[in-house]
Amino acid sequence: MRQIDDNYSPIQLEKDAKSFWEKARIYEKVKKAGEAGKPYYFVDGPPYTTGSIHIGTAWNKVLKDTVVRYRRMQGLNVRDQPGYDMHGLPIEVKVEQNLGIKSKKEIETQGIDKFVSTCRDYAIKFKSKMTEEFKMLGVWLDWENPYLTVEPSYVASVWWTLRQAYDKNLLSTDHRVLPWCPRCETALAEAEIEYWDETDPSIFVKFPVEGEQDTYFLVWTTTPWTIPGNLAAAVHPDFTYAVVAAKRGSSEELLIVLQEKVEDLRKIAGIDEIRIVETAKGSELAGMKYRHPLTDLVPYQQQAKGEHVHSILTADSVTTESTGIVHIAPGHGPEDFDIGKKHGLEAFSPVDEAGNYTADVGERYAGRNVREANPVIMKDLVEHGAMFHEATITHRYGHCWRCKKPIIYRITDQWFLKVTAFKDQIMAANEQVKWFPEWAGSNREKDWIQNARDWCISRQRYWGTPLPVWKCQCGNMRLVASIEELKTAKGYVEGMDVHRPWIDRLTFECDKCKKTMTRVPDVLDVWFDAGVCSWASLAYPATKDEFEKWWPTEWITEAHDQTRGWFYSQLVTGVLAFNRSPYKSVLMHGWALTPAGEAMSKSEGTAVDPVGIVNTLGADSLRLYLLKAIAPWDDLLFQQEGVKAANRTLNILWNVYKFATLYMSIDKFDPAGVRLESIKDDLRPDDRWMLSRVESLKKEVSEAMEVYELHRASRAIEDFVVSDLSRWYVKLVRDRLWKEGEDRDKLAAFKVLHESLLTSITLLAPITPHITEAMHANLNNGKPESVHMLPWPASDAKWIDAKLEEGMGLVREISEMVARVRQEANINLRWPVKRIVIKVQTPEVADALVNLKEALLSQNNIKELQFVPAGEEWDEMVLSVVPNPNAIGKVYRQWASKIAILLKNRPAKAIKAGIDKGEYSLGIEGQLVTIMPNMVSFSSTLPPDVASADFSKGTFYLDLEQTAALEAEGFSREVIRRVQQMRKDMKLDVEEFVKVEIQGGRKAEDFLEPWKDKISRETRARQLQLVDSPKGEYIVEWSIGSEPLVIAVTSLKVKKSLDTLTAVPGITPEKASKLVDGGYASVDSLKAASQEDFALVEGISKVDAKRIHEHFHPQEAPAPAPPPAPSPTPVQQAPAPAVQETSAPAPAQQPAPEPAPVQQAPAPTPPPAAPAPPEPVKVDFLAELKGLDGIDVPTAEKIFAAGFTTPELLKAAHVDELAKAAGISESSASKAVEHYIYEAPRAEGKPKPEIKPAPAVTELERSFSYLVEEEKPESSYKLFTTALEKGMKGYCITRNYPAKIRSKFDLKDTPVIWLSNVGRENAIRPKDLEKLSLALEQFLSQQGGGIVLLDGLEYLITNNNFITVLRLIQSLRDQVAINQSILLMAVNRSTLESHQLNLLEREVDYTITG
RNA sequence: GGGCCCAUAGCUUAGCUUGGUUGGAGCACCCGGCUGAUAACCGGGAGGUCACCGGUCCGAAUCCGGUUGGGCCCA
Repeated sequence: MRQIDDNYSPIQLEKDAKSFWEKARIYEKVKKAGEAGKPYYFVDGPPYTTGSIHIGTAWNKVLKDTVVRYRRMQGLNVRDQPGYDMHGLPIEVKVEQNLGIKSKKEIETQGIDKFVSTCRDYAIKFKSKMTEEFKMLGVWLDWENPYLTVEPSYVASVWWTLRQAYDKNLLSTDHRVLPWCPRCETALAEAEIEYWDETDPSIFVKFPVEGEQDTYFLVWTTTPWTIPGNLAAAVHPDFTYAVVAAKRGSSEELLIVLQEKVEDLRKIAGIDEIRIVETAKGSELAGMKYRHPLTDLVPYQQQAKGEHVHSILTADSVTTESTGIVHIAPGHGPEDFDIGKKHGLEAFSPVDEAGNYTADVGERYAGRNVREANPVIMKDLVEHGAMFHEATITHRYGHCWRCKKPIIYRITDQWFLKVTAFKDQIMAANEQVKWFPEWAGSNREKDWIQNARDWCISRQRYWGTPLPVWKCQCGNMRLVASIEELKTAKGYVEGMDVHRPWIDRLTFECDKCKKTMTRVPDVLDVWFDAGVCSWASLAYPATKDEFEKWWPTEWITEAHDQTRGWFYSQLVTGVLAFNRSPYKSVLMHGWALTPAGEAMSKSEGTAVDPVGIVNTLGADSLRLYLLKAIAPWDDLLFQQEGVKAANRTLNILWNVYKFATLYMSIDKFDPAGVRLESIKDDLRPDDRWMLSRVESLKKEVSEAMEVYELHRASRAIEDFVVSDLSRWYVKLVRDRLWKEGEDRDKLAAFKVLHESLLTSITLLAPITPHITEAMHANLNNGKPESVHMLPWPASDAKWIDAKLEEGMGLVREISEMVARVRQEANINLRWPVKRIVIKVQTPEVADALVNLKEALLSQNNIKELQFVPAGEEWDEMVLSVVPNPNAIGKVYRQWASKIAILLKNRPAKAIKAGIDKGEYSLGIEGQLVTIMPNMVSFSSTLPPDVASADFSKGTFYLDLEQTAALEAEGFSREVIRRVQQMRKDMKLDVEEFVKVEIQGGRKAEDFLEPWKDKISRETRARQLQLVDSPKGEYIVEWSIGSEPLVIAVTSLKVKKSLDTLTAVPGITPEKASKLVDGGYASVDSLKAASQEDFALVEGISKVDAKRIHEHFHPQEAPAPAPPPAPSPTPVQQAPAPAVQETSAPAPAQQPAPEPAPVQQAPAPTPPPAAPAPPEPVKVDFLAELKGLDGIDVPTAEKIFAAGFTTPELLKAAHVDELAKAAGISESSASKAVEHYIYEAPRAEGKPKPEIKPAPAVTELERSFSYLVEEEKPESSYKLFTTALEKGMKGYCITRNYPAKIRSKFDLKDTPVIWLSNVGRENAIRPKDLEKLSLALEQFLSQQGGGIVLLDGLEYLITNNNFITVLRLIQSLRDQVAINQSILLMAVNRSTLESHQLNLLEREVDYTITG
């Protein structure tokens, strides 16, 4: 197992994982391995190929991918073909936009072939683009073989299905009123209509009652353009209508309306006086006649004949809305059509495809667009005295879901699937489907099916599956059901495109009259295409084997809008063709909405680009977030913050892994070589607890996955990793792993740790496929080749121990409270505490805790554990007697006060013992007095130095008394910590040995003496001395409490030698250490020594010695060349002090950065701008502040109250000033300012600089600033050293240990400033930006300028805040420009927010990507 | 207007099936701590009218009815 040094950097990791999959053909292998399993048919709901993917699409595919991967791990043979819906209006509309085409006519004049070809190209282009994007998400579907709805085999399956309908007499042509898009000039299915608010006229029209004077039916409509088509009016038979006399000014008229609306009428129309003359039931009005108000303008209205023309009809569908009298235009509404049909009214529909009136309507309106004719008709109504009242209304109105234009209803001939004829079968089929969640099927889908109407499947368009129908003049019809059949057509050319317009040219000879049959030009609704995908993708019926093997689909998942879409179209076509649902189970998922809960919209800029997220935080983080954030069936309010949180979780997992591999690799732990069974007896309770958790987790996750509750599954894993593994188990085992030498106890910990990690990554593999792959490769030594080849783990109940889990829960609960008590008492965890006494509620609690005693004590640094049995009090509680003077006084009068004093001085315990028996006797002045229970009471208090707290199953007492021994131990731990800190500052390898010298006061020496061994062991100090003046490579003055302490640490540099030695077979780390101690501390000395020399070292056998020698002197190898001269790196070599106290340059004429382009030219007199009232603006800004991300309401109010009342003021604010003035934290202040700098980019500011690829810049130009974006600062150092070689003076600021950097990049005498909190000469504290900027200023102002490399921006940002650092960079950049110098800044993209990166990029002249 | 779903801290959410001590987390905020997993992590604090109204019940975030608001689907 390899030791992992890298931090979790998802971008690189995921790139590597993907290239591994590709190179090793992992996907193919995993699939192949599954072939033996039971078939599991998954089918992908095909997305339209109309653009890039959005978060919703990403979520959809991640759900699919996760489940598919899970099923594979279960050993199923999963068919995972993705699909694309490439036909249809969605694409036609896009292509029309691209080509600038506005109407069908233009398409036809430019050529259908050209249009269709463009559609195809467009669809293919986006198919490829979307595929790439899905791959970036780590989605494993069979991308090489997607099903495409445009392919001939697919088209043939569609035709075959249609043929089934035809043969079953479920396909018909009909003359009906349908939703119609006047822009696209086609009929629309119900599923293709979107509703949203539209403002329309709302008019009340007077229909004069035949044979009466000034009497009218009052009819209400929002579509004036349908009035010319009016043929009747309808009332509800049961409603009560009123004839009212309405007086406006001097005129009075009689109106017939719904009685309950009379009052409303008065209000809306400004009627002066209104009274009800009489009332009547709707049914009584039936049969009354009226005169059409526009008879003279619409000739048809004069000719219209029929019993019910222009008469009052009754209909139950009439509502109490408005006047309760509905105008009926049978040609303009489906319900009107039905009513008209019932009453023998003609469906007069004088509107053409483009939504213009035809000549039938009469000269007045012919040729006008119907919606645009509204005002004309309204005017005519007014002029005809027929307009009672006009207003506008905002109501939900249908729109074409592709071009977004309002729909109209008109009558046309269309092809229908007679869904209503087999609705019962569809309902029955739906009942066989298992829906997740259950109500999606039993309520939603069911409801939709119940309301379903016949499905109009024909479209008058171009890019779609052609309707395979040929017709003859004689009425004969032919429905082609396969490509084979099509081949018999006249004009068929082998391999021809079966789309329009080519297919239009094919003809058949009529088998009845021998004339030529020609194709009906319509294409099919795309929903029909998608509906048949489960067999069309199997090329059924052209080939049958595949179908028999797979069909029907086991599981599908799509969003809830597919209730009317794909869920439905599949059900209908499935029942049509096979009389069953094509899918067995469905997961209905939600929609991704904006954080405000609105639908994401690209045009409004509220859509989130998943690719951008993948590129900054990684696909795994996005996937984990999408799955864990919410139950799949709820809507997701997408928050980028959530993705970051997921990223943090993965980082924790990675850190546990890093931690584990560190020790496992040192000890060469081989997980495969240790079976759990074989170390069973070495397991501590801690380990058994962890194993129990592992098995419980497997169970929990499997159960959740099985019912597609992916949120529960992922949350359970996350909780396990973060809470159980990272926060607890790792803490428990840390000391065991740190121990040197072989040890079964350590082995047990390794095994359990490994098992926990392994389980985590196995369960996570379907969710986060990349990070788990990377970890698997190392943890399992690449066996099997990929984590995705592992079987799904079964839970082994024998390891589950609920009691133990409960007990550990208590330990953790108590530990938390101990931490709290320590905090209150100001005793940190390094200082041991004498004992804890736990009073338990039940004996079981004590049993549970005593088993976990070690964990409890070690985790809390407590020396001893004691219990107080259930039901008893702790006997060390200090009991005190409280005399009751009243009761005593009554009996003993003058002695009362004396008795009280005596009682207080006696041992309270003895008194209590007596009282408990009934009484207590006391001698006073030779008399014996008896104290009765009513004379005293007792109280118990905590002994000194004891704190207590209650936990859920009892109370504990923490004895905080310090003794010299405890203090010494605490002190030693403080020293250990400091040495460790120094080792880390020096970037020493964990295995490296050191020499430590310490100087402290008398007390320190006394304290440390007994702990020397422990300190040496913990810090890997081969020598540890208490001296007067410590010397060494790295010296730091510390103080512990009030004790000053100087520590010097020197690296012994034997790591290399150790590594070399342990590479020799048979040489354990222990033996290697012995050799090093025996003088072989360098590789050179190893090479120089003989076999015999080695054998002299204690603990080294002759065999070992031989092996070592052979290792360095392979027999057949020629004498090794003399080793290159060892380069003794002068480590402590202090660079020239960065800050010189002399010759500071005169700061007097510092040129102002970026001279402000203020024009003082004689400007034309400004237009007299009306001064805006300031108040509302301010208030708006406060509201805006409150709405900012990361700013809570009180903070916003504080900022505002502090006087930052405009965006400009805030933008210009200094973060620290703002923080101080407003009394808020710096990070809040930074966020506020950041927002405004970012949100309001200076209009006059520089455009975003050019981004150059890495190797292109070899020559840096003076006076320029560069930002180098790379994961590790390598290119930047390369650029830096190149400049140095050319003789430039350099100045390097880094977060890394300077000596390391200096030798790694061979920086010679270039000053290296260390960003560190260690107080050293050439170090600058990361918070001390002033010192940093001063140092840089001095360097830059030197003669000739130079090059500055700033490596550690992220560190500066985390220690200060972004805006402050940005301002520093701005000033640096300006100075660089003035002083002919160069500024290089290295930054790791993934550590910054994208807008922060933008801001940085904006400040520099060039951005280089490394 | 109808069907379905949703409403819990500033934000995202758990708990609701089966009513029961003090409604849990995460983020953000404030204070503190830890330090060989560490640009990580931990503890504490503050923050809740469980949308609203009514009902059932000894007891309601939870069950029932209604209202309001949001999402999806329809009319």
